[in-house]
Amino acid sequence: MTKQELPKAYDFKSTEPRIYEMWEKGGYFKPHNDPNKPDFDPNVEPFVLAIPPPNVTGELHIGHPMFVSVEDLMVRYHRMKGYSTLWIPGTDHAGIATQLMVERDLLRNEEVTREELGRDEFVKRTWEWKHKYGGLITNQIRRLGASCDWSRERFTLDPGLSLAVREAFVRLYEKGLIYRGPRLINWSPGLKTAVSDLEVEYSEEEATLYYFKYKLKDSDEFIPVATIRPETILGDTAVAVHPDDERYKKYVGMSVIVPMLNREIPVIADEYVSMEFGTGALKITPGHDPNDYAIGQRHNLPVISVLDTAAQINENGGQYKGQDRFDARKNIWADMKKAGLVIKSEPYRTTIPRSQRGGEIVEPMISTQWFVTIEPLAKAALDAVKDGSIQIVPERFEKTYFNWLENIKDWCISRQLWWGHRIPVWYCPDHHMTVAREDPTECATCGSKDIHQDEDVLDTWFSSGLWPFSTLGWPEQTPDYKYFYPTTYMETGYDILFFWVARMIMMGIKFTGQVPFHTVYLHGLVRDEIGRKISKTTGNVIDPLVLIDEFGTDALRFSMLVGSTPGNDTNVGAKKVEANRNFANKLWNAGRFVINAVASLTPTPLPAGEGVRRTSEGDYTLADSWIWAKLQQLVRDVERLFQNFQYGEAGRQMYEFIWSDFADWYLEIAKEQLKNDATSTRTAETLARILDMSLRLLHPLTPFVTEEIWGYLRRTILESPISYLAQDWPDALIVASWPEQREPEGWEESATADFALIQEIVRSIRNLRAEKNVAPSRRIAASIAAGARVGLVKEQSRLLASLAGLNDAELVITESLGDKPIDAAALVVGSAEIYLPLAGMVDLAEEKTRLEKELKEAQSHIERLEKLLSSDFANKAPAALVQKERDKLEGYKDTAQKIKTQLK
RNA sequence: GGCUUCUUAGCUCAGUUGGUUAGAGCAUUCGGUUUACAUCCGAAGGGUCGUGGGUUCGAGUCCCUCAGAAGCCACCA
Repeated sequence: MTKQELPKAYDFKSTEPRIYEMWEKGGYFKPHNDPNKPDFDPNVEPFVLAIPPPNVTGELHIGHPMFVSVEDLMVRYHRMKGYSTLWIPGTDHAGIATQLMVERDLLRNEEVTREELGRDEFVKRTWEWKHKYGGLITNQIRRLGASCDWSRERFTLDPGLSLAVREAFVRLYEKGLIYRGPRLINWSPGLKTAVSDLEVEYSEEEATLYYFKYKLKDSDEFIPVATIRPETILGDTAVAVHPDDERYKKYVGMSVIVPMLNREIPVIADEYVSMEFGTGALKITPGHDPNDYAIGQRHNLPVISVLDTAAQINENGGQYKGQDRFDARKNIWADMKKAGLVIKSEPYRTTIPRSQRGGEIVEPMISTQWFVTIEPLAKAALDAVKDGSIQIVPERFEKTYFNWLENIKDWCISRQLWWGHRIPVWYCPDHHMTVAREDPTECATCGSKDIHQDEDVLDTWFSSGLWPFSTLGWPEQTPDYKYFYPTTYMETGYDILFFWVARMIMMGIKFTGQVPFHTVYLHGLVRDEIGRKISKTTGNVIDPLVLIDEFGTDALRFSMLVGSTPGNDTNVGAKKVEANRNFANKLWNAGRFVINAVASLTPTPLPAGEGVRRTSEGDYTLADSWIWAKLQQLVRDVERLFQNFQYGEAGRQMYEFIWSDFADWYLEIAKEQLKNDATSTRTAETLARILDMSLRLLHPLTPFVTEEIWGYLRRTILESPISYLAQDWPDALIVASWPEQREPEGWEESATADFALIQEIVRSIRNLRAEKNVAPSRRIAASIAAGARVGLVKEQSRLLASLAGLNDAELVITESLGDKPIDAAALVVGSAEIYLPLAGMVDLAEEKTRLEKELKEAQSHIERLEKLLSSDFANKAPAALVQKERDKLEGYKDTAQKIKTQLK
């Protein structure tokens, strides 16, 4: 290994694909304990994660790096800890999204609609599309470094998963938890399908409120009514007023005439109507409004649908038949105006229901659909979180989850689409239903051979709800299912807590009798650099591939993790990713330095020498002990933070350790120590060990660069005099063992404290040099009176000299100083006095001012601490803490004293 | 209307068993070609932690009030 082989800047472009291929080919993504193999050990604990399956036709967007970063971290961490780790990948057929995409494509390229193609041909074309583009997203997931077991990849329309869907449907049907019937549902006229409540989004918009007259039969009197949708007048079957409303009480039981259609409908009384709002009278359209539907049920009102599936007026709309809903609205209003039925219209702000997918206005309509009776399932799902079987992180989402499940309504699961799992129900001419696990050939009731399958497909989320177990082979009791189920974590965005997570929990409990996972970790959404929601209309779409090309996958992943907390949105922009690219490069170069140091080692004995300390580990310098202590602390902190899902904070601490402690301080010191025969071997060894451990800690966050450096490090060590270090390391970092935390030992604390003093002295000398404009290259003389720490400072004199730019020969270290040097700048660091004889550069007046300022500062601390120590703090706070403050006070008193003498 | 989150340096954000003088990146100022790294190094300036109260020896951190921003859920025509 020579230095020339490693480029100065980390070349992520060529490294990432090569490393990924090495991992995948090496079989590292597979669980090491496979239940399908003869040497399987059922006692090894598995760690299992099912990927939130991306849309099969989708392309990478900024949400993908988010979940991959978090999940791959979880997976790599547990793999390194020795769990038999499985991350199941796969894709979702994404009914509406995919069908729309293919439809658009067909229209653009072949100018045919799906209706023209016919169902079978269209489904065939969609499969072709899937085969052509389905690999795109999974390859992009690979680029993100995801260490999933691709040999277990699944697709929601796979035979196995389709079988699971059918089994689930049939079981629910058999238990009476699935029913079919006409209900008021949300209809998307553009997509021509029903959608569930969750798929409707409400936006506040400017609309018009129309006031008009509902004339009483055979009278000139009228009841004023207001509506936002005049076209629904055609479907009115009553006018409702509050039973106590003095204005309208007298009309209850009488009839009014529907404008334009001249139908006769009753005036009814219902408590639902608010007397204060609008005109106090409400038109009732049970066919096109959920509240009206409920009122209609109470009063046995007929239900009239006036819209067809394209939201055009149907035959119930008289002369308006065939008109689009919005045209009909205008026309009816114009006609009513002519007829003298109009009172007024005014602008009105209200919430409009729109389709989550198409964005068009959704119409409540009566339609025959399939539903899941959700309440019993919801109850069990509620209990699972309440009794702690499932933990949600962050915890606050439990409240949201409870709130949703406690108010849940039956789930409309049928969709009038072609791409998806077709409902496994067959009808004969006598309308008998046959619900079967296998395609029947005859009606189960009457034996008729003339049967046809339900045209509808299931909501995509129905199959997604089975994902954690359908991917493992359920309903078969496969070895995978038995060993890997239930899964360990479910990691996804909080935006699909209801859509997906809640449904997985409900269905998991229902079908497997177990919770599908023990922990739900919800990440936040990715926003742009200044915190705006990412959207095409805002034009702030971030293409992750562009960021990866420019800064590398590791940089992007690190950006997703650091600076964010569970459940909170994260801002990501090029600036942040660039900064983290710099970090990867920093790590790379620190790695180069260490590798080079190890490669340059020649076998030498380890003589004791100046600056060498004795510890239980052998002969190490203060700096060696210090960086080792820092690393031990980092290992403990990272472990604690990972256990608490605080990945961002863990990453930040690693960054700080690598950059500030390891690179800025230890590497600079190592340069000196490597020159010294007495310390060179131990230094190289320490460098190697610290780097190794750092790479292990960092690997779950930035897998590529750490794997690359580690490979070089390992090979270099094995060829060096310190080859014993890497003797039991595996072939690849991805399967290296996770650093074990050790109990803190006494030497750690003393090394940390001692080194902190050296750092402070160095910093204050550097500071003064900068202030006095002393050329960085100029080595200056110094006298240090170190008081009680004289032993330490003397021991570290060479270190001090090299770090602070002092001239070794002119560095005098004593316990105390008899005479204050003349013409010298003075510094006080704790109990140490430092004099820098900067002839000609020292302005006495300036010096005085500076020292006075420092004295004042020290005195304010003394004042603060004395106050603190004379308060209840001394009695009530932990003794160790009080002692710490006392020591500090003594330190400041000492400092103040020293400054005072200098000022004389 | 119900629930939730956020408000910390010029900007974007960390700061989770309450405990030194509250941190980072970017930006700014000064100085540096110290052969790991200019994707860098050294130094500096910059914060009454939204407001008001409470608990506590001690609060950015826990509780309450108010103000502003955002989100989710449910919505009166």
